[in-house]
Amino acid sequence: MALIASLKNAGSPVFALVDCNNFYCSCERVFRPDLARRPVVVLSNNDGCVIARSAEAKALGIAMGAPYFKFRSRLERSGTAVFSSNYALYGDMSSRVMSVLSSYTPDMEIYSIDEAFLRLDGLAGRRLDAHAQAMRRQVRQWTGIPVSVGIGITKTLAKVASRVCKATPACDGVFDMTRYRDSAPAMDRILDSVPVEDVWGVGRRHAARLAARGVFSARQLRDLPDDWVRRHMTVTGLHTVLELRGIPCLELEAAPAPRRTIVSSRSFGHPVEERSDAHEAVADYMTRAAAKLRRESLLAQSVGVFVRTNAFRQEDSQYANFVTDTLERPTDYTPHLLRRAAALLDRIYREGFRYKKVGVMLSGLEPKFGRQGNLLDCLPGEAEKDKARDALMQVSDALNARYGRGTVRYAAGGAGEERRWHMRQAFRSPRYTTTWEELAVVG
DNA sequence: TCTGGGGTCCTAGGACCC
DNA sequence: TCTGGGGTCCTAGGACCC
Repeated sequence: MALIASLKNAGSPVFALVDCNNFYCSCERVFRPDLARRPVVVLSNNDGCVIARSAEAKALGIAMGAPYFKFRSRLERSGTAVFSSNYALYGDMSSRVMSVLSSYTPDMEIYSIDEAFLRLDGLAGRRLDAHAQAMRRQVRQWTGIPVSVGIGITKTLAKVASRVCKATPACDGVFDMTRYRDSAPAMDRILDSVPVEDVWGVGRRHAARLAARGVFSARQLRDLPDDWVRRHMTVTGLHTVLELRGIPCLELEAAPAPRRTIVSSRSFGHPVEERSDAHEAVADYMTRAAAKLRRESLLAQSVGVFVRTNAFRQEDSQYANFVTDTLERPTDYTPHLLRRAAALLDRIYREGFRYKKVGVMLSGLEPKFGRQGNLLDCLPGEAEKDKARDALMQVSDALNARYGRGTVRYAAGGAGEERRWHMRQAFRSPRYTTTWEELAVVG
C-alpha cells in the first residue's frame, strides 16, 4: 500500500511547510519552563502591540496586533506573562531550528524566522508521515521548540495543510494533504473549511473584494475564473489560485534573493518635538543600517529619510514625508552616510509637530566586491582614503561585535542616558543564548 | 499615555529615446 | 509644419508577507 502511494507521488513535488508554534512565546518558554501552562504574550518594539500569543493567550481572546495598553488589565488579571521582543534570542533559536531541519533534506528554503519550506519528493504515505514526525521530535528535543508540519503538492497547499494541522489537535502536529490529491470530494471538504482570508497571498483588501463577490472559502477562490482573478488580483493572485488547484507555480528558493533595501526605523517612546532628538535618532538608525550593509558586504547608492507624526492621535496635526538622495559613488562608510542623512532630515523636518517615528533607508544596493569601477575611484589618493575608511569601519565593527553594540559609536547618535526618544522595552528577557553576561541571570 | 518593523512584488503612467 | 509607434527605464502606489 505504501509502495503504491510512493509510486503515485513519483515525479511530482512534495512541499512541507515547517512552522514553529507561537514562535516567540515558545522561545521565552524554553528558558522559563515555569511558564509552560501560563498564558504568554510577546510585544512588538516599543511594547506597542501583541505580536505573539501562546495558545492560552489566544483562548483569552487576545487578538494578534492588539494594542498592549488596551489589554493590559485583562492580561494582568489572567496572570499572563508579558515579554518585550528579544530578537537576539529569537534569531539565535531560529538558526538552531533551521539547522536541525536542514539535516532532513538537501532542498530547503528558510522562508521566515519561524518557517521553512522543505522538498520531500519521493516520500509518500506512511513513510512521509514518519519522516515528518521524526523531524518534529528532533527539533523539539534539540531546541525545545514545538513545530507543526503541513504537506502538499504546492507551497500554497502546504500552507493550507499547516493551517489545518494547527487547528486540528488530532493531527498530532503533521497534516499531509498529498494523501487526498486524487480525491476531489476530500480536497473540496478541506478547502471549504479554510476561510479565504487565511489563504497565503490573500490579505485584507483582496478578502473584502472576494467577499463582495460571494467568495468566502479557499475552495470558492480555487474555482474562480482565471480572467477575473488575473484582472483583480494580478498574476500573483492567479498563481495562488493555480496552486490551490495543485499546479505548482512557486519554486523553492534555496538561495535568498539579493537584498534591495535596508530600512532602519523605530517608533519613539515619547513624542519628539525637538529637532536635535530627531537628528540623534536618525543618526542612531543610520549607524545600524550601515553596520548591516557592511555585515552583508554591500554598498548603498541611495539614502532616504522619512518622518511621521502619530496618525492615531487625531487631535494632533499630521505630517509625513520621505526624501531620497543619490550619492556620487556607492559607499558603506558610516560618517558619509550620517552626513547625508542629517542633510535629508533637515530638508523634511518641520517645526511644530509631535513626531512619532523617523527612519532611514538604504537602496541601490550592490555587492562591495567585484563591482564595476567608478571613474571617481581613480582620482589620485582616493584608493588610499578608501582603504583607511574601510580599516576604521572594520575596527569599530569588531569592537562592537566583541563588546556589544554601541561600544564605539558616533556622537551624533546621542550620548546614552539623554536619549529621551528611545523606545520602551520594559519586559525584555535575557539574551540567554548570545550574551554570556545575561546567561548568568538564569543561575 | 500608550497602536511594530522590515521586507517583496506588480502595475500604471510618465519621461525619454529612436 | 505636422505627425507615429514602440521600447526601456523609473517612480509611486497598492497589495502582500512574517
